Amino acid sequence: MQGPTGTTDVMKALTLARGGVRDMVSDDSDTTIHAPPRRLTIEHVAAEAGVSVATVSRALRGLPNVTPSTRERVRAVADRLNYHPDPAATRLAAGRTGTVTLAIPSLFGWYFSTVIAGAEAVCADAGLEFQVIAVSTPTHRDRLLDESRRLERRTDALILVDVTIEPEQVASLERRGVGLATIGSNVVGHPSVCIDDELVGQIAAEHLLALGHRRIGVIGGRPEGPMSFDVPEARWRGFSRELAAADVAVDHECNVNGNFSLDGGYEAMTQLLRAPSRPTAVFAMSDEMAFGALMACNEHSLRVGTDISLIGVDDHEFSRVVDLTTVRQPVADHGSVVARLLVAALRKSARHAGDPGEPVVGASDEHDEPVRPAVSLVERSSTGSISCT
Amino acid sequence: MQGPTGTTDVMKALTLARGGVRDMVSDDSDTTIHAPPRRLTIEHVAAEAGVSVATVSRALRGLPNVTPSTRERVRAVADRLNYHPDPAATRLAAGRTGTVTLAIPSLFGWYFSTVIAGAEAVCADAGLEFQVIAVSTPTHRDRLLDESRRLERRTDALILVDVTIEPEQVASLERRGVGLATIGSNVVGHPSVCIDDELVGQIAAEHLLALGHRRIGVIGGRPEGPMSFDVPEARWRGFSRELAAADVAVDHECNVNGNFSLDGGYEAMTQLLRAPSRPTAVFAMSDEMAFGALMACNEHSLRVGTDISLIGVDDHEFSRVVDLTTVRQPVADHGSVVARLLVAALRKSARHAGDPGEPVVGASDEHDEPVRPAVSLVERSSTGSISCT
DNA sequence: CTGTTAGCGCATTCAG
DNA sequence: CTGAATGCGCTAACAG
Repeated sequence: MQGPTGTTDVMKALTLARGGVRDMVSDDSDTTIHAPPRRLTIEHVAAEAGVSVATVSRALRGLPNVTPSTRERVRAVADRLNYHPDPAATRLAAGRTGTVTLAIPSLFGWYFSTVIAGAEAVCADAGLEFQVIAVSTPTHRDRLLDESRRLERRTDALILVDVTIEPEQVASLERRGVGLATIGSNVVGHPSVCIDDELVGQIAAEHLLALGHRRIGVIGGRPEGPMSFDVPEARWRGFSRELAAADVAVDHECNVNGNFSLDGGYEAMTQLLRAPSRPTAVFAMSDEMAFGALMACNEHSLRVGTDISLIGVDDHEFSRVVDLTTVRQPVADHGSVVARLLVAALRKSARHAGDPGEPVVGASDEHDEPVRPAVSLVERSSTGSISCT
Repeated sequence: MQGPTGTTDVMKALTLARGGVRDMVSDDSDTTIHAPPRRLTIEHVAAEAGVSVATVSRALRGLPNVTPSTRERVRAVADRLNYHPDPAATRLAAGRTGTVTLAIPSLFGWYFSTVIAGAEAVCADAGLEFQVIAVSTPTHRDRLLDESRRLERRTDALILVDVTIEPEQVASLERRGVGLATIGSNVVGHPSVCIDDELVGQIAAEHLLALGHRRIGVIGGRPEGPMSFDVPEARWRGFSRELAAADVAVDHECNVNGNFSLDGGYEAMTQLLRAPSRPTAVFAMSDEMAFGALMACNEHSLRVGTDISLIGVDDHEFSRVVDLTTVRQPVADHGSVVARLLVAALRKSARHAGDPGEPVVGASDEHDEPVRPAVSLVERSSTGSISCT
């Protein structure tokens, strides 16, 4: 069986003999007469360590079947040579990509970038490459998910941030062994983090009711893109239920769409202020919209906290600058928490790899319930008792 | 030469014969008796189209040596089968990774996330995968850059955002054919975009001087991490030069470190307000620091724009919320502009690939001068004529 | 213009 | 515990 590979091996041997491995240790090997091999491969390490490539591979990855002394020697050589396995080759041979992909409606904005930052940090720590991809339209999302066959070769796992996913798409990912984790929605059997959005609405309502407000406007609305728009819905449910319980009239009319953006908030607030019976308080479903609302109030020379009360959601880093009362959620944790869960799941499935029958990364019983970070009221000066104007 | 590969080919043939390609078109092929081939490869497409794999490869990549009719047929088959080449295999065989990596001091904050968003969009459009990596310490940076050998296998190009790089590191990247582009600093021969920071300082000074201010504080300072700290330095140069030209005293004492963060700005402003001769105006080198300064002013019950003037840099999306005067820079463009330049450079070098002698992606004469987006003064209410208190 | 074939660098059976 | 051989899926010469 020396067939065609014979010539190859000879060439490799020559290459190794010619320049020697030493030349590759430093970056500036231009002084050598013979051009050194451009790429440092596992073979060089093997040659230098006097073992086979298989042993190097095993030693470097910490597999069990290696004598401690051998392992040490190989490690030392690899270190000295500054050898790092080519990820592309590893992917091709092993099937794993060592990459986590995060899909998110947008890369803009405090909420999203905070989530991204949290996830990136965890992945970097775990030695995983981290890719981001903006899925701003449902079409984008479907292109991403429906071609899960393509996804499978690109990434080991997918983190969905405020991106909805259909059951069939989940099944497809599972079948292909692509890990899945979500933020902002819950997929049974997979790690997910999402706050209790009804509670968010309820807390806001309680606070405003306690201050004596009865005529309350809401800035919510469905954001653009494939964002899970049950979020605003859930917040509205919690909010309106609480109002109803206090016998306060609630009509959908007072709920205007702010698109979860600064400008949207501004527009929405402007609209609310034009209404015949102007509200004495406004619940904005995100701080960013609240900031827009703030601008509108300023324009109308309304003193926020006195003439009108305003409460947001998030506890945006900027909220304390403008002294905005808000329902806080620990956004910074969202990304890191899912990422951690995901990494753990990946590690586990990596151990079971080879187990016949079950998909490598599938649904797990441990993730029946999503992680629910606590939300809490942060009182600042943008809300106050109802004035008797 | 039918050596060992003989058996392989036979197996492949069997695999193809057994399940047939049709089974792979839909995701739910569980109904088939024989398990279909798990992965759809170029061979299936070739078989189905009745051509060789080489032809498929050429056809799909738009290489010239293919008859239009053949190309169409192959394309159709690939489409129908929903075939996508395995990126790992492509990387291994072709050497290119189809990936762009962006290194940035932090993923947090408006400036950084805006830059990231801009770059991602362009890369996604160009069909390139987009990786982000936070390099928060100089050590991180060196680990990233000094192992350029490792980088080479991971990415086709690197975008450095406010990350400094040594000439040797640049040379190393060039030698390895890794593309390079920078934001916030200029590397001769590579695409880069950076504003005229001296001009920024000058504009701020001019504005405050025109309003009659003579006792001016500055919030700048060196940010943490490997961020190119010539930015604050350049702004200070432009600023102090302008003051000097107007015969206004400038001492380094009035330049306090705000770390380019909200809290840093707050601390810095607090310090400035404690000074024996309190400044009548303050130049914060970023809007975020200005926001922190704003908080400090509020705490001291100072009316910004009347009792004290405040000017920032960036035109952060929230600047209009708090009506902050600022020196605007088109941050949203930064990321997209470099990315576009980089993509163009990559395309060009891809065409020249194979040219012996020169590195695939090296320095280019076209990029001698960095792109310098225009900066401009945005007057709002946070600055005003000096009051006679 | 098209097909054949040899690797890309590593993981992984299978024999020792 | 270690080594030799095979193939992951594709690209890139090189033949035809």
